[in-house]
Amino acid sequence: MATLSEENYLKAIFHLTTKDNTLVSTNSIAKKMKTKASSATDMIKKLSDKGHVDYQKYKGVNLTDKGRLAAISVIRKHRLWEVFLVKKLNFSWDEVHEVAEQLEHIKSEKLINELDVFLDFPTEDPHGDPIPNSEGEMPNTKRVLLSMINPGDNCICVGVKDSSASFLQYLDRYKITLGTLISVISKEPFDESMLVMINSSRKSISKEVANNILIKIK
Amino acid sequence: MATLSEENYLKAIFHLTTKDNTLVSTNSIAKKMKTKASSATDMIKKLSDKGHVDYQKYKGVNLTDKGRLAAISVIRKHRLWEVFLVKKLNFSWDEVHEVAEQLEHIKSEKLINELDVFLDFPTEDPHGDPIPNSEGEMPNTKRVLLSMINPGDNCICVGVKDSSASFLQYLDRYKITLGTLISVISKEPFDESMLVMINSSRKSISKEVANNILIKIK
DNA sequence: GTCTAAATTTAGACAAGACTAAAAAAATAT
DNA sequence: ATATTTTTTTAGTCTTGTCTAAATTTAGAC
Repeated sequence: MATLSEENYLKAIFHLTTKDNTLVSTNSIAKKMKTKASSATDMIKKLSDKGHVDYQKYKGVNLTDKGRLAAISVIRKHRLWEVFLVKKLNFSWDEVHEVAEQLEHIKSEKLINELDVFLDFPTEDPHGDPIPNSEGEMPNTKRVLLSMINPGDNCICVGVKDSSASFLQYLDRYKITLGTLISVISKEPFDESMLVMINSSRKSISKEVANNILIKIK
Repeated sequence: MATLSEENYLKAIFHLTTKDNTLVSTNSIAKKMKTKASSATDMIKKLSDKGHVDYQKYKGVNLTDKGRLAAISVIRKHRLWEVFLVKKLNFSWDEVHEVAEQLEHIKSEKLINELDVFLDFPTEDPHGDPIPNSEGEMPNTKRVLLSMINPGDNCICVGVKDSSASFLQYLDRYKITLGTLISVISKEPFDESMLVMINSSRKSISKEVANNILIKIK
Protein backbone atom coordinates (compact mmCIF):
# COMPACT_ATOMS: atom_id res chain seq x y z
CA MET A 1 0.00 0.00 0.00
CA ALA A 2 1.39 3.37 -1.03
CA THR A 3 1.83 6.23 1.44
CA LEU A 4 0.26 9.62 0.82
CA SER A 5 3.51 11.01 -0.52
CA GLU A 6 4.12 8.00 -2.74
CA GLU A 7 0.64 8.38 -4.21
CA ASN A 8 1.37 11.99 -5.06
CA TYR A 9 4.61 11.08 -6.79
CA LEU A 10 2.90 8.29 -8.74
CA LYS A 11 0.26 10.72 -9.90
CA ALA A 12 2.93 13.22 -10.94
CA ILE A 13 4.85 10.59 -12.90
CA PHE A 14 1.65 9.45 -14.57
CA HIS A 15 0.87 13.00 -15.68
CA LEU A 16 4.43 13.44 -16.96
CA THR A 17 4.31 10.27 -19.02
CA THR A 18 3.92 10.83 -22.76
CA LYS A 19 2.41 8.50 -25.34
CA ASP A 20 5.84 7.40 -26.59
CA ASN A 21 6.79 6.25 -23.10
CA THR A 22 10.08 8.12 -22.93
CA LEU A 23 11.62 8.07 -19.47
CA VAL A 24 10.39 10.69 -17.02
CA SER A 25 13.30 12.72 -15.66
CA THR A 26 14.08 13.35 -12.02
CA ASN A 27 14.05 17.10 -12.56
CA SER A 28 10.62 17.12 -14.16
CA ILE A 29 9.25 15.11 -11.24
CA ALA A 30 10.89 17.45 -8.75
CA LYS A 31 9.43 20.47 -10.52
CA LYS A 32 5.92 18.99 -10.64
CA MET A 33 6.13 18.06 -6.97
CA LYS A 34 7.52 21.49 -6.09
CA THR A 35 10.43 19.88 -4.33
CA LYS A 36 14.16 19.40 -4.91
CA ALA A 37 15.75 16.91 -7.29
CA SER A 38 17.45 15.16 -4.38
CA SER A 39 14.09 14.56 -2.72
CA ALA A 40 12.74 13.21 -5.98
CA THR A 41 15.68 10.83 -6.25
CA ASP A 42 15.01 9.56 -2.73
CA MET A 43 11.37 8.90 -3.50
CA ILE A 44 12.12 7.33 -6.87
CA LYS A 45 14.27 4.77 -5.06
CA LYS A 46 11.42 3.93 -2.71
CA LEU A 47 8.96 3.60 -5.57
CA SER A 48 11.46 1.43 -7.41
CA ASP A 49 11.95 -0.82 -4.37
CA LYS A 50 8.20 -1.26 -4.13
CA GLY A 51 7.91 -2.15 -7.80
CA HIS A 52 5.94 0.94 -8.77
CA VAL A 53 8.51 2.25 -11.27
CA ASP A 54 11.32 0.99 -13.43
CA TYR A 55 14.32 3.14 -12.58
CA GLN A 56 17.46 3.67 -14.63
CA LYS A 57 19.99 5.71 -12.71
CA TYR A 58 20.72 9.06 -14.34
CA LYS A 59 18.12 8.30 -17.01
CA GLY A 60 14.72 8.48 -15.40
CA VAL A 61 11.70 6.33 -14.61
CA ASN A 62 8.67 4.70 -16.14
CA LEU A 63 5.66 3.43 -14.26
CA THR A 64 5.29 -0.33 -14.04
CA ASP A 65 1.82 -1.81 -14.57
CA LYS A 66 1.44 -1.87 -10.81
CA GLY A 67 2.50 1.77 -10.51
CA ARG A 68 0.26 2.90 -13.34
CA LEU A 69 -2.72 1.16 -11.77
CA ALA A 70 -1.97 2.79 -8.42
CA ALA A 71 -1.70 6.21 -10.08
CA ILE A 72 -4.94 5.73 -12.00
CA SER A 73 -6.69 4.67 -8.82
CA VAL A 74 -5.73 7.97 -7.20
CA ILE A 75 -6.79 9.93 -10.28
CA ARG A 76 -10.12 8.11 -10.34
CA LYS A 77 -10.74 9.10 -6.73
CA HIS A 78 -9.69 12.68 -7.35
CA ARG A 79 -12.05 13.12 -10.28
CA LEU A 80 -15.01 11.36 -8.70
CA TRP A 81 -14.68 13.57 -5.63
CA GLU A 82 -14.56 16.63 -7.90
CA VAL A 83 -17.83 15.57 -9.49
CA PHE A 84 -19.33 15.08 -6.04
CA LEU A 85 -18.23 18.51 -4.89
CA VAL A 86 -19.68 20.27 -7.92
CA LYS A 87 -22.85 18.24 -8.37
CA LYS A 88 -23.84 17.76 -4.74
CA LEU A 89 -22.08 20.37 -2.63
CA ASN A 90 -22.32 23.51 -4.76
CA PHE A 91 -18.61 23.90 -5.39
CA SER A 92 -17.56 25.72 -8.54
CA TRP A 93 -15.01 24.20 -10.90
CA ASP A 94 -12.23 26.46 -9.65
CA GLU A 95 -12.76 25.45 -6.01
CA VAL A 96 -12.64 21.68 -6.21
CA HIS A 97 -8.99 20.96 -6.82
CA GLU A 98 -7.40 21.44 -3.43
CA VAL A 99 -10.14 19.63 -1.55
CA ALA A 100 -9.98 16.73 -4.03
CA GLU A 101 -6.22 16.64 -3.46
CA GLN A 102 -7.00 15.63 0.10
CA LEU A 103 -9.98 13.37 -0.56
CA GLU A 104 -8.12 11.34 -3.21
CA HIS A 105 -6.02 9.70 -0.49
CA ILE A 106 -8.89 8.23 1.52
CA LYS A 107 -8.47 4.49 1.52
CA SER A 108 -11.67 2.51 1.08
CA GLU A 109 -12.68 0.47 -1.94
CA LYS A 110 -16.29 0.52 -0.87
CA LEU A 111 -16.30 4.27 -0.42
CA ILE A 112 -15.12 5.06 -3.92
CA ASN A 113 -17.27 2.46 -5.64
CA GLU A 114 -20.39 3.55 -3.78
CA LEU A 115 -19.57 7.16 -4.60
CA ASP A 116 -19.36 6.13 -8.27
CA VAL A 117 -22.83 4.55 -7.98
CA PHE A 118 -24.20 7.56 -6.11
CA LEU A 119 -22.98 9.91 -8.86
CA ASP A 120 -24.35 7.55 -11.54
CA PHE A 121 -21.00 6.52 -13.04
CA PRO A 122 -19.81 9.85 -14.42
CA THR A 123 -17.25 9.63 -17.24
CA GLU A 124 -15.70 13.03 -16.81
CA ASP A 125 -14.88 15.46 -14.07
CA PRO A 126 -15.90 19.15 -13.92
CA HIS A 127 -12.93 20.11 -16.10
CA GLY A 128 -13.77 17.58 -18.81
CA ASP A 129 -11.06 15.11 -17.78
CA PRO A 130 -11.96 11.44 -18.19
CA ILE A 131 -12.71 9.34 -15.10
CA PRO A 132 -11.20 5.84 -15.18
CA ASN A 133 -13.60 3.04 -14.27
CA SER A 134 -12.98 0.67 -11.37
CA GLU A 135 -10.85 -1.52 -13.66
CA GLY A 136 -8.53 1.41 -14.33
CA GLU A 137 -9.68 1.91 -17.91
CA MET A 138 -9.88 5.48 -19.17
CA PRO A 139 -12.83 6.34 -21.39
CA ASN A 140 -11.08 7.51 -24.55
CA THR A 141 -11.87 11.02 -25.52
CA LYS A 142 -10.32 12.63 -28.55
CA ARG A 143 -9.72 16.21 -27.75
CA VAL A 144 -7.72 18.89 -29.51
CA LEU A 145 -6.27 22.19 -28.35
CA LEU A 146 -8.20 25.23 -29.51
CA SER A 147 -4.90 26.67 -30.75
CA MET A 148 -4.75 23.92 -33.41
CA ILE A 149 -8.02 25.00 -35.02
CA ASN A 150 -8.26 26.84 -38.33
CA PRO A 151 -10.37 29.95 -38.89
CA GLY A 152 -13.83 28.99 -40.06
CA ASP A 153 -14.17 25.95 -37.82
CA ASN A 154 -16.85 25.59 -35.19
CA CYS A 155 -16.07 23.65 -32.05
CA ILE A 156 -17.26 22.83 -28.58
CA CYS A 157 -15.26 23.28 -25.41
CA VAL A 158 -14.90 19.82 -23.88
CA GLY A 159 -12.10 20.37 -21.40
CA VAL A 160 -9.24 22.44 -20.06
CA LYS A 161 -5.55 21.60 -19.96
CA ASP A 162 -4.74 23.99 -17.14
CA SER A 163 -7.25 23.71 -14.32
CA SER A 164 -5.77 26.30 -12.01
CA ALA A 165 -8.30 28.52 -10.27
CA SER A 166 -7.01 31.62 -12.06
CA PHE A 167 -7.49 30.13 -15.53
CA LEU A 168 -10.93 28.73 -14.67
CA GLN A 169 -12.00 32.10 -13.32
CA TYR A 170 -10.78 33.71 -16.51
CA LEU A 171 -12.99 31.29 -18.46
CA ASP A 172 -15.93 32.11 -16.21
CA ARG A 173 -15.52 35.80 -17.01
CA TYR A 174 -15.37 34.97 -20.73
CA LYS A 175 -18.47 32.77 -20.36
CA ILE A 176 -16.60 29.72 -21.53
CA THR A 177 -17.49 26.46 -19.84
CA LEU A 178 -17.85 22.80 -20.84
CA GLY A 179 -20.25 22.63 -23.80
CA THR A 180 -19.72 26.22 -24.89
CA LEU A 181 -19.73 26.73 -28.68
CA ILE A 182 -16.64 28.49 -29.98
CA SER A 183 -16.32 29.62 -33.63
CA VAL A 184 -12.88 30.65 -34.78
CA ILE A 185 -13.11 33.79 -36.91
CA SER A 186 -9.46 34.53 -37.48
CA LYS A 187 -5.96 33.99 -36.18
CA GLU A 188 -3.45 36.82 -35.80
CA PRO A 189 -0.11 35.71 -37.30
CA PHE A 190 1.96 38.06 -35.14
CA ASP A 191 1.09 36.75 -31.66
CA GLU A 192 -1.11 33.76 -32.55
CA SER A 193 -4.03 35.30 -30.72
CA MET A 194 -7.47 34.33 -31.99
CA LEU A 195 -10.64 36.18 -32.72
CA VAL A 196 -13.53 33.95 -31.73
CA MET A 197 -17.31 34.06 -31.45
CA ILE A 198 -18.77 32.95 -28.11
CA ASN A 199 -22.51 33.29 -27.44
CA SER A 200 -22.80 35.60 -30.44
CA SER A 201 -20.20 38.03 -29.18
CA ARG A 202 -16.71 38.48 -30.64
CA LYS A 203 -13.79 38.01 -28.31
CA SER A 204 -10.05 37.97 -28.63
CA ILE A 205 -8.11 35.29 -26.81
CA SER A 206 -4.37 34.93 -26.48
CA LYS A 207 -2.19 32.04 -27.64
CA GLU A 208 -1.73 31.02 -23.99
CA VAL A 209 -5.46 30.73 -23.47
CA ALA A 210 -6.08 28.88 -26.75
CA ASN A 211 -3.33 26.49 -25.70
CA ASN A 212 -5.25 25.47 -22.62
CA ILE A 213 -8.75 24.96 -23.98
CA LEU A 214 -9.60 21.47 -25.22
CA ILE A 215 -12.22 21.25 -27.93
CA LYS A 216 -14.04 18.87 -30.25
CA ILE A 217 -14.65 19.99 -33.83
CA LYS A 218 -18.33 20.12 -34.72
CA MET B 1 -3.58 24.48 12.38
CA ALA B 2 -3.34 21.05 13.96
CA THR B 3 -1.63 18.11 12.26
CA LEU B 4 -3.45 14.83 11.73
CA SER B 5 -1.83 13.30 14.76
CA GLU B 6 -2.56 16.32 16.93
CA GLU B 7 -6.21 16.16 15.92
CA ASN B 8 -6.41 12.53 16.97
CA TYR B 9 -4.90 13.31 20.35
CA LEU B 10 -7.29 16.24 20.86
CA LYS B 11 -10.22 13.99 20.09
CA ALA B 12 -8.93 11.36 22.51
CA ILE B 13 -8.51 13.92 25.29
CA PHE B 14 -11.99 15.28 24.61
CA HIS B 15 -13.50 11.81 24.96
CA LEU B 16 -11.53 11.19 28.16
CA THR B 17 -12.72 14.43 29.74
CA THR B 18 -15.38 13.99 32.43
CA LYS B 19 -18.05 16.45 33.54
CA ASP B 20 -16.09 17.40 36.67
CA ASN B 21 -13.08 18.40 34.53
CA THR B 22 -10.52 16.36 36.43
CA LEU B 23 -7.15 16.23 34.70
CA VAL B 24 -6.73 13.62 31.97
CA SER B 25 -3.71 11.41 32.68
CA THR B 26 -0.86 10.67 30.30
CA ASN B 27 -1.44 6.94 30.64
CA SER B 28 -5.13 7.15 29.79
CA ILE B 29 -4.29 9.15 26.67
CA ALA B 30 -1.60 6.65 25.68
CA LYS B 31 -4.04 3.79 26.15
CA LYS B 32 -6.76 5.43 24.08
CA MET B 33 -4.27 6.27 21.33
CA LYS B 34 -2.83 2.73 21.45
CA THR B 35 0.64 4.15 21.88
CA LYS B 36 3.22 4.45 24.63
CA ALA B 37 3.16 6.88 27.55
CA SER B 38 6.39 8.47 26.33
CA SER B 39 4.82 9.24 22.96
CA ALA B 40 1.83 10.73 24.72
CA THR B 41 4.11 12.95 26.79
CA ASP B 42 5.84 14.16 23.62
CA MET B 43 2.54 15.05 22.00
CA ILE B 44 1.16 16.65 25.14
CA LYS B 45 4.10 19.03 25.11
CA LYS B 46 3.37 19.98 21.51
CA LEU B 47 -0.31 20.51 22.23
CA SER B 48 0.63 22.58 25.26
CA ASP B 49 3.03 24.72 23.23
CA LYS B 50 0.28 25.37 20.72
CA GLY B 51 -2.19 26.35 23.43
CA HIS B 52 -4.52 23.40 22.92
CA VAL B 53 -4.12 22.01 26.43
CA ASP B 54 -3.20 23.17 29.91
CA TYR B 55 -0.46 20.83 31.06
CA GLN B 56 0.70 20.19 34.60
CA LYS B 57 3.75 17.97 34.63
CA TYR B 58 3.11 14.61 36.28
CA LYS B 59 -0.52 15.57 36.82
CA GLY B 60 -2.19 15.55 33.43
CA VAL B 61 -3.96 17.85 30.98
CA ASN B 62 -7.19 19.68 30.31
CA LEU B 63 -8.30 21.07 26.99
CA THR B 64 -8.22 24.83 26.64
CA ASP B 65 -11.17 26.52 24.92
CA LYS B 66 -9.14 26.51 21.75
CA GLY B 67 -8.33 22.81 22.12
CA ARG B 68 -11.91 21.87 22.90
CA LEU B 69 -13.16 23.73 19.85
CA ALA B 70 -10.58 21.99 17.67
CA ALA B 71 -11.61 18.60 19.07
CA ILE B 72 -15.30 19.30 18.57
CA SER B 73 -14.62 20.37 15.01
CA VAL B 74 -13.04 17.00 14.27
CA ILE B 75 -15.91 15.17 15.98
CA ARG B 76 -18.42 17.17 13.96
CA LYS B 77 -16.70 16.15 10.75
CA HIS B 78 -16.49 12.53 11.81
CA ARG B 79 -20.18 12.31 12.60
CA LEU B 80 -21.38 14.19 9.54
CA TRP B 81 -19.33 11.90 7.31
CA GLU B 82 -20.85 8.89 9.08
CA VAL B 83 -24.31 10.17 8.28
CA PHE B 84 -23.28 10.68 4.66
CA LEU B 85 -21.91 7.15 4.39
CA VAL B 86 -25.06 5.56 5.79
CA LYS B 87 -27.67 7.79 4.19
CA LYS B 88 -26.12 8.25 0.76
CA LEU B 89 -23.57 5.50 0.18
CA ASN B 90 -25.30 2.41 1.62
CA PHE B 91 -22.85 1.82 4.42
CA SER B 92 -24.14 0.02 7.50
CA TRP B 93 -23.57 1.43 10.98
CA ASP B 94 -20.78 -1.01 11.71
CA GLU B 95 -18.81 -0.04 8.57
CA VAL B 96 -18.60 3.71 8.91
CA HIS B 97 -16.12 4.23 11.68
CA GLU B 98 -12.78 3.57 10.03
CA VAL B 99 -13.61 5.50 6.88
CA ALA B 100 -14.87 8.43 8.96
CA GLU B 101 -11.59 8.30 10.89
CA GLN B 102 -9.90 9.28 7.64
CA LEU B 103 -12.49 11.72 6.35
CA GLU B 104 -12.59 13.68 9.61
CA HIS B 105 -9.16 15.13 8.83
CA ILE B 106 -10.02 16.73 5.51
CA LYS B 107 -9.46 20.45 5.84
CA SER B 108 -12.12 22.61 4.22
CA GLU B 109 -14.67 24.78 5.97
CA LYS B 110 -16.80 24.93 2.88
CA LEU B 111 -16.76 21.17 2.44
CA ILE B 112 -18.09 20.38 5.87
CA ASN B 113 -20.67 23.14 5.93
CA GLU B 114 -22.00 22.19 2.49
CA LEU B 115 -22.09 18.56 3.58
CA ASP B 116 -24.16 19.66 6.56
CA VAL B 117 -26.59 21.43 4.21
CA PHE B 118 -26.67 18.47 1.82
CA LEU B 119 -27.58 16.12 4.69
CA ASP B 120 -30.19 18.60 5.94
CA PHE B 121 -28.46 19.47 9.23
CA PRO B 122 -28.60 16.12 10.98
CA THR B 123 -28.41 16.25 14.78
CA GLU B 124 -27.14 12.75 15.36
CA ASP B 125 -24.92 10.20 13.69
CA PRO B 126 -25.84 6.59 12.86
CA HIS B 127 -25.01 5.50 16.42
CA GLY B 128 -27.19 8.15 18.02
CA ASP B 129 -24.30 10.41 18.99
CA PRO B 130 -25.02 14.14 18.83
CA ILE B 131 -23.51 16.21 16.00
CA PRO B 132 -22.18 19.61 17.09
CA ASN B 133 -23.30 22.55 14.93
CA SER B 134 -20.85 24.80 13.11
CA GLU B 135 -20.50 26.92 16.26
CA GLY B 136 -19.30 23.88 18.18
CA GLU B 137 -22.47 23.53 20.23
CA MET B 138 -23.64 20.00 21.03
CA PRO B 139 -27.39 19.36 20.87
CA ASN B 140 -28.12 18.14 24.38
CA THR B 141 -29.61 14.73 24.52
CA LYS B 142 -30.51 13.10 27.78
CA ARG B 143 -29.75 9.46 27.44
CA VAL B 144 -29.52 6.70 30.02
CA LEU B 145 -27.90 3.30 29.99
CA LEU B 146 -30.33 0.42 29.57
CA SER B 147 -28.69 -1.21 32.61
CA MET B 148 -30.11 1.58 34.80
CA ILE B 149 -33.70 0.76 33.92
CA ASN B 150 -36.13 -1.00 36.24
CA PRO B 151 -38.33 -3.94 35.24
CA GLY B 152 -41.67 -2.73 33.93
CA ASP B 153 -40.28 0.28 32.09
CA ASN B 154 -40.59 0.74 28.34
CA CYS B 155 -37.85 2.54 26.50
CA ILE B 156 -36.47 3.36 23.09
CA CYS B 157 -32.94 2.72 21.93
CA VAL B 158 -31.44 6.12 21.08
CA GLY B 159 -27.75 5.33 20.94
CA VAL B 160 -24.84 3.05 21.72
CA LYS B 161 -21.91 3.66 24.03
CA ASP B 162 -19.63 1.17 22.31
CA SER B 163 -19.72 1.55 18.54
CA SER B 164 -17.28 -1.19 17.65
CA ALA B 165 -18.24 -3.28 14.64
CA SER B 166 -18.59 -6.42 16.77
CA PHE B 167 -21.09 -4.83 19.16
CA LEU B 168 -23.08 -3.24 16.35
CA GLN B 169 -23.26 -6.56 14.54
CA TYR B 170 -24.48 -8.19 17.74
CA LEU B 171 -27.26 -5.59 17.90
CA ASP B 172 -28.13 -6.26 14.26
CA ARG B 173 -28.57 -9.95 15.04
CA TYR B 174 -30.79 -9.04 18.00
CA LYS B 175 -32.78 -6.67 15.77
CA ILE B 176 -31.90 -3.72 17.96
CA THR B 177 -31.29 -0.43 16.18
CA LEU B 178 -31.96 3.27 16.81
CA GLY B 179 -35.68 3.65 17.51
CA THR B 180 -36.21 0.05 18.62
CA LEU B 181 -38.68 -0.36 21.48
CA ILE B 182 -37.28 -2.29 24.42
CA SER B 183 -39.46 -3.35 27.39
CA VAL B 184 -37.64 -4.57 30.46
CA ILE B 185 -39.39 -7.64 31.87
CA SER B 186 -37.02 -8.62 34.64
CA LYS B 187 -33.51 -8.33 35.90
CA GLU B 188 -31.52 -11.31 37.16
CA PRO B 189 -29.89 -10.36 40.46
CA PHE B 190 -27.06 -12.89 40.08
CA ASP B 191 -25.41 -11.64 36.89
CA GLU B 192 -27.42 -8.48 36.22
CA SER B 193 -28.59 -9.89 32.91
CA MET B 194 -31.96 -8.64 31.72
CA LEU B 195 -34.97 -10.28 30.19
CA VAL B 196 -36.39 -7.88 27.64
CA MET B 197 -39.11 -7.77 25.00
CA ILE B 198 -38.00 -6.65 21.53
CA ASN B 199 -40.47 -6.76 18.61
CA SER B 200 -42.78 -8.99 20.68
CA SER B 201 -40.11 -11.60 21.31
CA ARG B 202 -38.42 -12.23 24.65
CA LYS B 203 -34.65 -12.00 24.75
CA SER B 204 -32.01 -12.19 27.41
CA ILE B 205 -29.17 -9.68 27.31
CA SER B 206 -26.08 -9.57 29.47
CA LYS B 207 -24.96 -6.81 31.82
CA GLU B 208 -22.21 -5.90 29.35
CA VAL B 209 -24.70 -5.39 26.56
CA ALA B 210 -27.16 -3.42 28.72
CA ASN B 211 -24.23 -1.25 29.74
CA ASN B 212 -23.63 -0.18 26.16
CA ILE B 213 -27.15 0.60 24.97
CA LEU B 214 -28.36 4.15 25.48
CA ILE B 215 -32.10 4.59 25.87
CA LYS B 216 -34.82 7.14 26.53
CA ILE B 217 -37.69 6.14 28.87
CA LYS B 218 -41.07 6.27 27.17
C1' DG C 1 38.07 14.43 -28.27
C1' DT C 2 38.03 17.63 -24.54
C1' DC C 3 35.81 21.05 -21.72
C1' DT C 4 31.95 23.05 -19.65
C1' DA C 5 27.27 23.16 -18.16
C1' DA C 6 23.33 20.83 -16.72
C1' DA C 7 21.20 17.01 -14.55
C1' DT C 8 21.45 13.57 -11.18
C1' DT C 9 22.93 11.24 -7.19
C1' DT C 10 25.16 10.89 -2.63
C1' DA C 11 26.17 12.31 2.01
C1' DG C 12 24.80 14.34 5.98
C1' DA C 13 21.32 16.96 8.56
C1' DC C 14 16.66 18.08 10.26
C1' DA C 15 11.56 17.79 11.91
C1' DA C 16 7.60 14.94 13.17
C1' DG C 17 6.04 11.19 15.49
C1' DA C 18 6.93 6.97 17.17
C1' DC C 19 9.80 3.62 20.16
C1' DT C 20 12.89 1.51 24.27
C1' DA C 21 15.32 1.93 28.38
C1' DA C 22 16.38 4.44 32.25
C1' DA C 23 15.58 8.15 35.60
C1' DA C 24 12.51 10.81 38.43
C1' DA C 25 8.23 11.82 40.73
C1' DA C 26 3.92 10.43 42.86
C1' DA C 27 1.03 7.18 45.03
C1' DT C 28 0.51 3.20 47.96
C1' DA C 29 1.63 -0.05 51.55
C1' DT C 30 3.47 -1.21 55.70
C1' DA D 1 8.40 7.53 57.86
C1' DT D 2 10.29 4.47 54.75
C1' DA D 3 10.00 1.09 51.10
C1' DT D 4 7.78 -0.41 47.03
C1' DT D 5 5.07 0.11 43.04
C1' DT D 6 3.08 2.82 39.52
C1' DT D 7 3.08 6.74 36.67
C1' DT D 8 5.39 10.03 34.15
C1' DT D 9 9.22 12.10 32.03
C1' DT D 10 13.78 12.16 29.80
C1' DA D 11 17.41 10.61 26.75
C1' DG D 12 18.58 8.55 22.80
C1' DT D 13 17.19 6.00 18.49
C1' DC D 14 14.40 5.05 14.26
C1' DT D 15 11.62 6.04 9.99
C1' DT D 16 9.60 9.09 6.54
C1' DG D 17 10.15 12.77 3.79
C1' DT D 18 12.43 16.83 3.32
C1' DC D 19 16.66 19.87 2.71
C1' DT D 20 21.70 21.75 1.37
C1' DA D 21 26.14 20.99 -0.26
C1' DA D 22 29.22 18.27 -2.63
C1' DA D 23 30.33 14.68 -5.91
C1' DT D 24 29.35 12.31 -10.07
C1' DT D 25 27.45 11.42 -14.58
C1' DT D 26 25.60 12.90 -18.92
C1' DA D 27 24.94 16.15 -22.62
C1' DG D 28 26.36 19.98 -25.44
C1' DA D 29 29.79 23.16 -27.42
C1' DC D 30 33.77 23.71 -29.83
